[in-house]
Amino acid sequence: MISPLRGMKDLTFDESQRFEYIIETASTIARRYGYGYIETPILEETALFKRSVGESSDIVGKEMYQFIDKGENDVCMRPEGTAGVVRAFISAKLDRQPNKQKFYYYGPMFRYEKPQKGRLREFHQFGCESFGEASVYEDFTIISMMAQIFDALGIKYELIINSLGCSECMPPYRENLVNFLTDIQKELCEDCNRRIVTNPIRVLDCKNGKCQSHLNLSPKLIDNLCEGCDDDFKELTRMLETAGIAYRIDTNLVRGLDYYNKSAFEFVSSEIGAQSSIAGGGRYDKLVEFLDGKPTPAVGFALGIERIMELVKMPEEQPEGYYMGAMTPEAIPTILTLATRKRLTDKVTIEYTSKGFKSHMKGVDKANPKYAVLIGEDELANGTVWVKDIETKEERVVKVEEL
RNA sequence: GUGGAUGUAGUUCAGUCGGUAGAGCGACAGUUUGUGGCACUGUAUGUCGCGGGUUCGAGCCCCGUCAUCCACCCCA
Repeated sequence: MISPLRGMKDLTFDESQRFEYIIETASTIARRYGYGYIETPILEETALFKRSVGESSDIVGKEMYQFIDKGENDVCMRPEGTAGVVRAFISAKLDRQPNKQKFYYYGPMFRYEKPQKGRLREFHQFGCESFGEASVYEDFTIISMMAQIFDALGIKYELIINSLGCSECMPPYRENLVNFLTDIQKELCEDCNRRIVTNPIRVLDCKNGKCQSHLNLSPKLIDNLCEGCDDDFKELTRMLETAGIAYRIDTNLVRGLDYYNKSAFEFVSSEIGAQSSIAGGGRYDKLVEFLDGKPTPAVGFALGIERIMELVKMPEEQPEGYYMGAMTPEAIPTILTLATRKRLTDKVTIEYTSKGFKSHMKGVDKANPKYAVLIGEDELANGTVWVKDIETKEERVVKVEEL
């Protein structure tokens, strides 16, 4: 027997239904906000991810499904969705159009990690990317859209926000932070010592308790934002408050991907184990030009479908369509042609083996149809079918053509 | 990459001191042959993860291996 690869899963029945429901709900809401569907390749040139996600990140550093294809191209299976969408945006020369562009996408992502609860090697994300809108109101709109999606799915969440500053206020802060960290270097863990050089901002995010205890006094970016960033962040919090969206500011919230600036946000759930982050996003104003496009501000987010799968409250299933069966073998062809006709408009469950009434009714219970349709010897002789409305329990015998 | 736990029927699990497997759920059939869901009765199903070792004898003990789960880490 061949099993699926490590960290990859088949979805069937209840799970695949939940999956579809999440996509449908999120897509419907995204369309209301003016987003159009975009589909981009799963395989991309490795350089795309190195330049966008960043070589210092674990994702690019050690988790990519990277290989040389038969044409000797260095390629990767996408570990996240934003890079590909930005690349597509630039490839289509949309960065030279004056209008704003908004895209939503969903599909599989691949990261070669050790699997555990909420962490798979092939997982699925739903995401949105908004290009050309620099206003902080777009950041707010995206966050409220995410909140709306989670509300629609019946998922409880906590929203965490932070500002990562911009190219004006981040560099001086960064220098400031490096100085601070260098002073307390001896107290920090091995990883953090490496991060001081590679990505000092991430030290703030270290899960090591000893490190955290020394970081209390670290300079906070939130206190060192430039005027523009500060105003925007304050406006964002004001808007969230008026909208009644609860949030918590976490000055240590650092998104794991290098391309973010200004607003960063994350939705977390306390009900799904250690991998508690269910969606994340933020602004990435420099990424388009970084990937050789015309400078274009952008904001986006992605949500992890598997992470919220068990949290989703599914609507109750309604009885639908017909169950058809025969109690005499000669009636099976009649049932079949009837089913074919009905399937033009309705769901039909059909049983090909002729069997007793009771057996069929058990099949009816399983199929959960609106109507049960059976043909026995009498009906076959008269050219009729027996129909029962399962909800009202009302029974009728009608001509085959009249059904 | 590091650490811990677990692999027995479709599924959830039990299996004592080592004596070649059992329950619940589900499935299927039946309870006077055409009125279901409930109940009752009955039936079927196993490479005991895989490979080796110890033993008269291994689901159980030992070694290895693979997989799953959980945590660290990372992140959606």
